Amino acid sequence: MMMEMEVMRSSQQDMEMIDILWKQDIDLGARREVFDYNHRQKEHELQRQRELEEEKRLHLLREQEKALLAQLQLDEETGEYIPRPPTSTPLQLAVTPLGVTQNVSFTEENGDAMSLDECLQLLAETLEAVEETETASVCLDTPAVSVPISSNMIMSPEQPALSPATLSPGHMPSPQRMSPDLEQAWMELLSLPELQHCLSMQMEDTLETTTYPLPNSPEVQNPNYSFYPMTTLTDGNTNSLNVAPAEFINTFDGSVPSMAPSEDLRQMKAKTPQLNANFSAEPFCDIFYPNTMMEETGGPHSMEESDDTTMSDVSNKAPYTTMDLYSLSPGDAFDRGKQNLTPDLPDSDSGISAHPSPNSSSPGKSLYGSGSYGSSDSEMEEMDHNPGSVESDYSEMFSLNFHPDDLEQAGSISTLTGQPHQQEKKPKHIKVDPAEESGHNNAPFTKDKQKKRSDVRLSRDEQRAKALKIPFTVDMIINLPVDDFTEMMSKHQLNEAQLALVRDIRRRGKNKVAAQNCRKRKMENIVGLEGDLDSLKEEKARLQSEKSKNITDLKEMKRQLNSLYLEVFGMLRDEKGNSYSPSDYSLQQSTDGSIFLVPRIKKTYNSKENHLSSL
DNA sequence: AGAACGTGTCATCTC
DNA sequence: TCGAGATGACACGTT
Repeated sequence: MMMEMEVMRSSQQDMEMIDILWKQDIDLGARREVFDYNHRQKEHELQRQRELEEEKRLHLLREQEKALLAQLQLDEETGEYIPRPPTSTPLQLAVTPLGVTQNVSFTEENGDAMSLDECLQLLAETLEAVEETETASVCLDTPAVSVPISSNMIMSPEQPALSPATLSPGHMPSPQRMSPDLEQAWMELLSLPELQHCLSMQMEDTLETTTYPLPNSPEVQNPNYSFYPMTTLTDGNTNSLNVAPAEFINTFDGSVPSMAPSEDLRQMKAKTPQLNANFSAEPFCDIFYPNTMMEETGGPHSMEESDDTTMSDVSNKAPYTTMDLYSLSPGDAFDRGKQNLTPDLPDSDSGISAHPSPNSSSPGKSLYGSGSYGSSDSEMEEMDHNPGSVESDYSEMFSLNFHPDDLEQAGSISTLTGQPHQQEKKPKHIKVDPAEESGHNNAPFTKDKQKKRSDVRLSRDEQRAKALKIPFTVDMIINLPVDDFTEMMSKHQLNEAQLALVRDIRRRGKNKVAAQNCRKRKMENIVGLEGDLDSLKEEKARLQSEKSKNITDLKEMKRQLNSLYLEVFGMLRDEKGNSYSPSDYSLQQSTDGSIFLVPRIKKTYNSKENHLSSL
């Protein structure tokens, strides 16, 4: 308990500290993206933590599964698994799975008011109370404590169903069933969002994990059997462990009057298999949290937001809505409450509140919220105008890249925007990320570097354009074809500065794309040249090896020629039958193929001629 | 702290 | 002549 409180307090302090620091940085002109990296790291850690917890939970579920199977024994006659004679009270069995997963949930959420043990104790007391009353009111033939609860929930055909009154939303432990203190404790317990959250998760968990198919059920061969809880819920042989989820269903059924199609429950209990789908965990999430579950079940992101933002004093409130999140934007970060009080102030941050048009409700806010969280120092220095007014006005014009007003003003633009191919012409230069346009499901800080840089540039040009009150979006200025662009320009009377800025924006935008293409080409050229280099190196190696081979062959041929020469030379004899000395004579071949014996020692040309002719 | 890298921008050239 | 594209050079932020 103390640990949990401590953790929660420190977590809250962290949040406050982060908030304060952020505000200070905003005062200094720092963009929200400054925190991007840390935020991503934090997100990553949270993600890892969630994965670990999920792993742990799955492990526990497997343990429970094993434990449950251990409690089933095989009926040798029918081949079915039937529950072993109870070795522990059903109450303990019912509570155990809750305890396991709830423990995880509580450590995750820093449950505040009541500890897990207290909650479990309270549940146990409640279950006992319910047990006592129901064993008295419901006629059951099974003795022992284990049956009454489970029989109510599991509904074997021959067993009478509970009366509608018992199953109705009023089934919550009533004063006549429990002491006022206990009821008070129940109300306190149920008012805890952490417990509600845990119980909603527990509902899903227990529905999945404590309902095991029996061998005679068709799902027994299905490895995914655990996803079909109703199959076993309606099975008369279900182990008493199934009490837990069902009992919670009944117990909490009454806590939220508007929910829970009690008819569904009755039908469930009446064993209508087609209602299995209705008994998925999701409806129960809706049931227990009609206001908040839609967001909480929206995905990890929304969960994370709620975890991060609704920790302490706002724990009973719904998680931040989209508007709440945008109220964190710098424009009103200085005074969040102010926006709520004066939502229509023109100077209040952005067209978010000042222009409650459908278009300004989501995508524009997204873009603005992510792309223009304040400005960097350099950007602010560039601005000649009051940053505050610029920012607020800016959102009016550029939070939505294609504002209807703009479209109406520029008649051609409405037709242009209706031509998607023009946007597809340059897909690489889409300024507004589709995710952003769709309302920015992701946190604004989880953008990659390229995205951030693009936003910086975009923001700078947008702010410039805003400062000069240019009635087009930067996107349009850059991406429109020349004809459409000129047509658009011709329909507005822009002064010289505006025209220059528009031209600059267009030039920069075009040039940015050109630079990207240029670098891409350059890289491709480099890669191609590297390939050429490799092939040339291979060619060089091949030629070198061929050369060396040729040299070897040439040497061999020379050697053979030399031996042949010596052989021929050795066969030559003069008139006296003496051999010629190789040092004095050599054999030479003329062009016509005739062979001459040429004296090596240089003599007179005539004597040489005579000698040769004598051959 | 500084190198390496990526990206945006400007100046200039070419088409 | 103007506009768009290509590209070298530089600045700046990030890793």
